[in-house]
Parts: sequence; C-alpha cells; structure tokens
Amino acid sequence: MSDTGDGWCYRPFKPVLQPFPLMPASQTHPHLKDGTYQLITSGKELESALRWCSPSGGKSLEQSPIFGLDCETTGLDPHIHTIRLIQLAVPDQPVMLIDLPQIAPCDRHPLQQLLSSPVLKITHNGKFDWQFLAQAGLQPAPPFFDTQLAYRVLTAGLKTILSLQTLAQKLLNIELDKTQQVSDWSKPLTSKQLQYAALDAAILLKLYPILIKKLERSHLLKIAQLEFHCMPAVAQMELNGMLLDLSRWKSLGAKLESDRDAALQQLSQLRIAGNAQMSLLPEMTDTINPNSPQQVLAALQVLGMPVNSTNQKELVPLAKQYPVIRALLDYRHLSKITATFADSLPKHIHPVTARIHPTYYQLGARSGRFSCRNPPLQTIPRDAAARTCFVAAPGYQIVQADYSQIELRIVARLSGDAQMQRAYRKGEDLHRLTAALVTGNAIDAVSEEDRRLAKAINFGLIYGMGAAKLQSYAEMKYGVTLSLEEAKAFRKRFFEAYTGVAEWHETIKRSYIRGTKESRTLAGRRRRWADKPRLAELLNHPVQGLNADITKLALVKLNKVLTETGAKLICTVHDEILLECPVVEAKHISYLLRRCMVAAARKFLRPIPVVVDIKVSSSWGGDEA
DNA sequence: TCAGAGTGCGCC
DNA sequence: AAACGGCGCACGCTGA
Repeated sequence: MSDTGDGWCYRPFKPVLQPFPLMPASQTHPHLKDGTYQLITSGKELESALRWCSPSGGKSLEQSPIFGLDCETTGLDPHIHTIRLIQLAVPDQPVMLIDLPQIAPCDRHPLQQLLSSPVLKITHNGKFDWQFLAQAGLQPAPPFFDTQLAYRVLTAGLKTILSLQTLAQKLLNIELDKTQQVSDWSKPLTSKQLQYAALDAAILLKLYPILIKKLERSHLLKIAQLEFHCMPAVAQMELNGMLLDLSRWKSLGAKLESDRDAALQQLSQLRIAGNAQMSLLPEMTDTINPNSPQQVLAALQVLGMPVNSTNQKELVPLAKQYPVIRALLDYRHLSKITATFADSLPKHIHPVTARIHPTYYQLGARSGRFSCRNPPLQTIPRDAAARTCFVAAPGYQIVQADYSQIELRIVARLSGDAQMQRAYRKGEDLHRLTAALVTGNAIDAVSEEDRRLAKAINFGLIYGMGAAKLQSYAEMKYGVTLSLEEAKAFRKRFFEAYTGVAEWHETIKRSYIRGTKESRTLAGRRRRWADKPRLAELLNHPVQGLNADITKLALVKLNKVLTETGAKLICTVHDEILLECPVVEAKHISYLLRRCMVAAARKFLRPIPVVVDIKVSSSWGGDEA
C-alpha cells in the first residue's frame, strides 16, 4: 500500500456510522434484545449461512460493511489449544455460531474467504482470535477494529480495566455475565454457553459506533487505526517467538552462578560486620542475607559507612574506596542475572515449538510503548554473552535493526533546536558535540571520557534531570565522576548551548503550570493523567510516545512487505526490530527492514535525518566466537 | 499463610 | 523550588 499523503501510509477504513436495527428479542437475556443466534454445525449450514441472501437477492455477507468476530477456544495457547466456536455477529442477523470442529476442513472455504475479505472485523483483544484463526488456517485480513485497543487508546495513562465486561458496563450500561468464559468448551455446548458466546459477539457491534465517535471526538482515530494495523504483526510476532540455544544458555548460566558464588565468598570473607558473615543460608544463625536490603544496610552502617540506602546510586561512588561494596555490587548483579534470566528462561521454552513466546502488550506502557512479559525479552542483558544465546534456526539468520539515537533526534525535531538540527544534518556525533559545548573543548579534542559524560548529560537533561541526579547518573551509568558544582555547571551550559531545547522545556513547563492533564505526541497519541502530572512526565511523553508511534508504523509497513518473503518478525524492543529470515534472503530483508524503518521515522522527523543500524548474524548478539 | 507494597535492577 | 521517563521480575518484608 502506498503512501496516502495524509501523513499515514496504510489504508484507513471508513467508519461506518449508520445505526443498525436491533435483532429479534431474546427470552434468555433481559438486557439485550439481540441475543439470538444460529448454530452452524455442518459445511452445508455454513455455506448457506454465509450467503443467506441469494445472488439475485440482496447483498452477501462479504458486502456487509462490518461484523463482530470472537472465538471460544479449548484453552489459551494457540500452539496447543484449538477453536471450539467462532462467533460472527452481523447487523440485523442472528449471531452465527460456527462449531468449527464439526466443519470439515474442505468445507471451511466460505469462512476462509469471508475472513480474508476486506470487511471490517470488530474484535475485543483480537490478537488472541487472530492467533487461533491463523493456526486453524483461517488467518483474518485487515481491516480490524479492536474495542480493547480502542478503549486503551482513549484512556491511555489512566488506570482502566479493559475487559469486555467493563466496556459493556461503562459504554452500554449492560451487565455481562462472564461465568461461561471459563466453562468447559470441549464438551457438547450448553444453551448457556451458546447464549454467552452470541452475546459476546453481538456486544462488539454495539460498542463499535460508540468507540468510533469517542475516537473521532478526541482526534484519536488515526492512532487507533495505527494500533489496529499493528495488531496482526504483534500476533504473528508472538506466534513466531525466538529460538534459545539452550546448551549455550545453560553453560552461561553455570558460569554466572559460579561467578556469583565467588562474589559471595569474597563478601563473606570480608566479614563486614563483626561476627556476622554474608551468607545465603538463612538457617544459620548470625548471618546476613545479602539479598535483604534491610540487613545489608544495617551491616554497612555498623561498619560506619555513610549510606542511607543500599541501592546502586548510593553504593557505586563508594565502590572504589571499599572492596566490600565492590563485592556486594558484583554479587547483586550476578544474583539478579541468574535469578531473573538464567534460571527462568528455559522454563519458557515451548513444548511444541521449542521456542520462546513472550506476550507483547502493544499498549502496555502509558507512553504507548510495548510491554513484554513471560519472559520479558525486552530486558535481556545486552552483553554479547547473553544475547548470542538467542539464535537463528538452521538455515536462517537474524536481522537486527535499531534506530540510532532516536530519542535525541525526536528532541531535535520537537524543539527545533538549531544547534542540534545542524549537527544532525551534517551527520555529526551529537554526544561529541555536547561534550565540546559543555567542556569548551574543540570537537576534535573530545576524549572518550568526555563523550561518556556527554551521553549522561544528553540522556538525562532532556527529561529535566536536576544537577544532583545528573551527578549520580553520570557516575553510575557512565563511570564519570562529577562534583555537584560541575554537574550544575554542565547543566547550565547544556541549556545555554541548546537554547531550542531550553525553550521547548519552557513551553511544556507553561502547560504544566496551567495544570494540563494530558500530553500529545506529534502523531496525535494522547496520554492522560487522573491527577497532576509531574513535569518530567510531560517532557518525556512526546518523545517516548513518538518513538512508539514510529516503531509501530515501521511494524505496519514491514508486515505488508514481508508477506512475500520467508522473513519472520521475532522481537521488538522500543527502537529495535528483530527478524529471522532464510540466509539467502538476508540481504534483501535487511534492505526492506531499513526502508520501512526509515520511512516510518522520516514521516515525523523530517528534516532531521534518520539513521538505522542493521546487523545480520547467526544470533541476536552477533556471530558467536 | 499469603497478598501486596516496597526495594532494587535488568532493558530502552 | 525542584523534578529524567517507560516497563517486568525477584526478593525480603509487612500485616491481616
């Protein structure tokens, strides 16, 4: 699909706003007049139901503008469980309940045709239905309208429950009884189950016009459509999963565990508090649990160390002076990695696919970013030792692409800062430039340490970090020691050098003072606050949110161009996209990936140039040694 | 005993 | 006046 020229380059659907008449009265549900259904249990019934109007008569279902789509399944895992019932709710018709297991695969063609037609499909958490339908060979095609995503787009930032039940109650004032949801869908279906299933799909048709109006009134229809178009990509990404080299991972885990134990050994030998030893054995008396912040803090204070907390921020500056603190930090790090990653990842290897399939929530973060869990692939340690364990299947390669300094480029775009814009247009290194500007050195004379300092300054100060925090942030993340006075001075010079950024901050500060309770990205995404936002949140959302908008647009573009290839989307981490593709296609896929990502970002960043770094290798962390 | 808030830290 | 944001998970601890 080519660029429509209106700022988006996927096909928008036309909202269908004409009201549809209520269906025949149902005796079984007092609140709804349209709970009637038609149970379809054979190929013959399916065929006649899907063209209930003769060709000479009225329109066929495919010409119907919309239908509500829902599935009941035998469980939650699309690699293991299967569809029991497909519900299609069409305006003016009884809900069609298709008992899929009873329809022979060769008789499913009319259904396949319907689902792959460009009719608007209304779903609630359609990612779930998409995955089960795809696994059944019935992959539904866009356009989609997802009531859950729509409601999240409308309420982003607020604590809101997103169940269909809640939406029905809030938007339609209908109480849905969900007790049947967890009933046994593998046995012959009861009329209660059928009634429940029909109602779920019928409700979607009712929610749709209400949500459309709300989205339009809030100028959020485009963002919602971006999310809807993104949904199939996310659904497919979850199905694809990632391949973990288990033996490699286990030997890494073993090494980390022995390193951890060595750090603990060192810690106990240092005898940090009288008789008390650091020990992992809680049944021993007189021991300190090194995993207990409380106990560790007490022990450090007994030793007379000037700490009020045991977090990294406090400890890192002391590590050079006290070997015991160094050992504690080493232990903490290794303990964290082994507990959170080494031990847990193998548990997530899927029994059927032998791959890892996390759950991605495309609106999991208030900013519009993805969140990811079970396992959180977005937080895998970035060192090569860990990431080389995520490998391509035999005959495949991993194509990894990430935006270079996307958040800083967004700041340059949003603030219009002349200095930043010029630097980016000339292809300069912005961290080097910042280093030169705050230290007063020539740009060619910037040392590596200065550049690390500048990174801390750039990433910290754009979101309004104060001098004290900059000081500890530079120390902790970049190993650069600053006095508070230096931190203050650098902060001052940063805003003197980047006056556009200072003005941009001022603009946001004014809306903050006026008491604004919402923020918009350049693409129109909105974040709301129930109470007064913090200034830093208002500074952050336009940047982090636009990053999310851009990455999602890239995914949408990508999904379109990958269909004819052997490439699979396997992971996304905020400004990064991972594909797995046959070795012979790697070069072509790299080209497509870069093109999609650059096009998506350019849409919003122009005139700031966009840079996408791409690596092709046998693993996420590059080619193994 | 167990849910839940709190601390701390992995990532971007 | 001063203020960096967004996540998920493991852990120890608290309190009903």
